[in-house]
Amino acid sequence: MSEIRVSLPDGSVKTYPAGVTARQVLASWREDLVPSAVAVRFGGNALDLSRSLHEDGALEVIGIASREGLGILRHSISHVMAQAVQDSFQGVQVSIGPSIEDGFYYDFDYAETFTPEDLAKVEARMAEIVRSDKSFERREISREEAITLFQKKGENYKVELIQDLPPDVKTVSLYSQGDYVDLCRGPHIPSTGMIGAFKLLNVAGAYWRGDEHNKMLQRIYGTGFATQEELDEHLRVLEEARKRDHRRLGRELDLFQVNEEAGAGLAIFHPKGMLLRTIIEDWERKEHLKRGYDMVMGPQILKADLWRRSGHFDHYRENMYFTEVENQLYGIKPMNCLAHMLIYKSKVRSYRDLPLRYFELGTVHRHEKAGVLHGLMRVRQFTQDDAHILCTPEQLNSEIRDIADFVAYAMKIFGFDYEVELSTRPADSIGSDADWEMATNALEQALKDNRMTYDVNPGDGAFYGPKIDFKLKDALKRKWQCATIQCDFTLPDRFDLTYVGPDGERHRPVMLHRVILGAIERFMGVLIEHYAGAFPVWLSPVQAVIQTVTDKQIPFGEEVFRRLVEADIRVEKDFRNEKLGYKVREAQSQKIPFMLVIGDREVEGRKVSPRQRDGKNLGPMDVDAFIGQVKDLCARYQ
RNA sequence: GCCGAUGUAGCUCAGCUGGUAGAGCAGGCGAUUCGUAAUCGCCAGGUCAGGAGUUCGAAUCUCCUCAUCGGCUCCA
Repeated sequence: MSEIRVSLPDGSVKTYPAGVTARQVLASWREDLVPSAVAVRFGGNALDLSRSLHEDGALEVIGIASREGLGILRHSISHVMAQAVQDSFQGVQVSIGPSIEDGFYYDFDYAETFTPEDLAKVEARMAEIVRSDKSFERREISREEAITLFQKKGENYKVELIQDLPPDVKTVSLYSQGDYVDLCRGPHIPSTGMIGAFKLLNVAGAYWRGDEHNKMLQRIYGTGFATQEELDEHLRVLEEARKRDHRRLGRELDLFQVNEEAGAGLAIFHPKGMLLRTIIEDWERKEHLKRGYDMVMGPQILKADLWRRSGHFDHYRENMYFTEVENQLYGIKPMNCLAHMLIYKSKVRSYRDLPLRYFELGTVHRHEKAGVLHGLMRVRQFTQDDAHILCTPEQLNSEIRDIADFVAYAMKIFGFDYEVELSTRPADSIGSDADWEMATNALEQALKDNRMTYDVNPGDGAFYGPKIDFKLKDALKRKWQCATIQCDFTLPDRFDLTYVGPDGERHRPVMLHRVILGAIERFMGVLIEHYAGAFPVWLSPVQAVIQTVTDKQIPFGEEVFRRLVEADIRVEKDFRNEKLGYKVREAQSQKIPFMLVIGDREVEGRKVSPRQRDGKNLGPMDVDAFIGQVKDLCARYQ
């Protein structure tokens, strides 16, 4: 009988008879790890504990607490859910059911609609399956057998999946728990009893294979954990996210509204929201001027011919609004680049003029599909902190690097982490292969020169060029697309932009489109959720509120108010005839950074006693001392 | 755009199988002058998203439109 050599995580190497199961190996090494092991990694592949090993290799344990182990657990729960759904309802076809970031889903084809009550029923059946502790059994059968099997079961989606496998795949694996069988690559947890806690969350539509031309299936989302405590914690985070929802805070803090009567996807900024926005925009203008950008502004509508010339008419028309003026078709701008092209073309440019950096807080309109609109995050009118940089090919690298630095600085100022992605040529695009390659290389090289880590997103570029996307991460670890740098060799060509080089000849400049915060609306939405409405002092629409204890202190309150206003502090007064506790509570729920309580003691000493948003009382101090503190807190941002 | 759910006072929500709309908070008025997360009383407030239909009668049933929510597809 042949033997195999297995190296274990502690570095030791042991010999086993060929065909030994992963569980046996694990048990012989660390018996105590077996109960919490969901699978192993052997020779680079994740395998079930029940799998037999036939060759030498290194074995790692995949514990239920690890990220990978949790994914396997959730994938197994999705199988249990599929079984429960088929046990509970007649005529349901299954399709696919993977684990995802925070849980799992399974897509079903079913004539009826699943209701929340149905989910409760499914959960109950799932609990039974978990209690019965059925083991997951794996077996391999030929592709033909599998097709016959699933055809017999009426599982047309599974049949399609198998038929679409590459021709060299001869066998497929099946997993069963009890009498339920599913096509699956695996691995799975040893048995259903290992499922500690799960919950089905919601039902949603999803196209078969993610293609909008295909049938819409019903997707049931759920999540699961090794323990109930972890599930509870996860549900608590979901609740926290709900409380931070910018749509809710936008109303509670009186920042903005989206009004049905005005139109879907159109944000209306209230005074405090507009103040916040203005603070952000002022910061932008200052930072751009500092970095050698010129502020410009283009019109809201431009003739359709210009959009034809730029390629937008052919590639972006369904997202654009048009209007007719005196028999002329005009396109409402969905991007800001066109006017910037015309500014460049307004005179002959020398290589000495380059780079030219045109910056515009440009308001654009895009006809987004009704179903994608979402508070401030996805709207139909928004303002980008947009710039177009025209430079020589030689300057491209340093321009991209400067922008990446600018983004890094902005993210630090606003308190975000971020990830970087490089997106390459999409199917529907314009321009030559050579240009695309050059542009993609330029972006990639700059990322490397700046020593930034990044992922590649194939086919995700804009129609006119590749791009670098910066995905910002908020306090709840959710990612948002904000900054982007897009390389464009096409538009300068289409508009015949030139500059005179040192050789006296005309040359074609290259262009970068870029945004730093992206859309101001979305960025504000992200900011609101990131800070849960409790903005840092420099961003707070109201930085301090003055609260009198009784009417007696109003005259001094007015004096303090005047002094703060003169010192450019954004201050409100609350001199209402209410108890102090009431005023404090209200200011607290408005998340105002400082409350200045004024009672007899303060009037007497001509002082203020600031109470911070976190409840900490700073004790009595002179008004100037308080002004100084606020100024210090804002200093690095102004 | 697609699938599903939802739409009642400024906000959060009650309103059973069709029988003339209710609470808390917010708002107004009055009382209270009070020290760090809710003082008390009174008052006002709704074409039940909009439209059409069924019915003696519709917030409630049906259809259409709009909007919102959860996803999918798309995206700053």
